[in-house]
Amino acid sequence: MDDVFKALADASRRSLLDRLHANNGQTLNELCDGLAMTRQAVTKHLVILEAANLVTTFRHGREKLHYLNPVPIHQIGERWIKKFERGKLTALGELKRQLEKRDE
Amino acid sequence: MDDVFKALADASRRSLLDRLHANNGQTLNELCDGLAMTRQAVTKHLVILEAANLVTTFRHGREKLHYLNPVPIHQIGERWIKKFERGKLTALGELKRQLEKRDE
DNA sequence: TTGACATGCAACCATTTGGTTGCCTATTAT
DNA sequence: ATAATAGGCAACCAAATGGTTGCATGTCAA
Repeated sequence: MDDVFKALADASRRSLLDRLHANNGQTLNELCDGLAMTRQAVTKHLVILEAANLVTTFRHGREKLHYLNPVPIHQIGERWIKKFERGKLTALGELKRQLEKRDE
Repeated sequence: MDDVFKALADASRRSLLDRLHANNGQTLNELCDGLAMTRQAVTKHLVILEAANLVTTFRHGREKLHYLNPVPIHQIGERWIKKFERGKLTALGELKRQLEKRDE
């Protein structure tokens, strides 16, 4: 889980996921296209995305095709984000009330 | 948005959010309690969480109370995670088919 | 078979990050 | 008034991060 959060922390990596979302199954060079980064930099990002299981690759001859794996993102939504949506927590208006309570 | 992702990338910070989720409105020292970290380290994390608007603070005398703000997390769920859930993308079984298509 | 193309590997670099220690300031309780 | 308590500030440090360049390898096409 930590891997996924770490992988998502970088804007370049999120943009790579976006690109795959728009057009799944691209090669390294296709993914590099138009980016202000070396191919090697992109490779490093993809390695991290693969390690976090956010991207799966298939070798096809001399090409490496990259596919988005939405499962980990979905899991973060389910296991983590939902937790903070439930409960609604303290509405801002209620905070003041809690503050006053501290004086009693 | 990047601030939020960056803030969530660290496990210590996520655990601070967890603690606030379990018990909202804690002071710095309360939050430090039981953690294998200096108070100053915790302060730094809280600064980052505040900057990302994930935590709001209120001064109450010499105490600083920390409150969780679930809005940015909710936004990530809405604006980002949902995007990757929709579309279902390519099921693994379909990938092979795409691979073959490359040969045509 | 030989050159071009797609990718891999490794060393190196600057900056950011997560943490520390030491000291200072403000508020509260005795 | 004074000591204890809650927190803030700043310098410093090691390790991780995001990037580079240079070269090597595997695969395809002419």
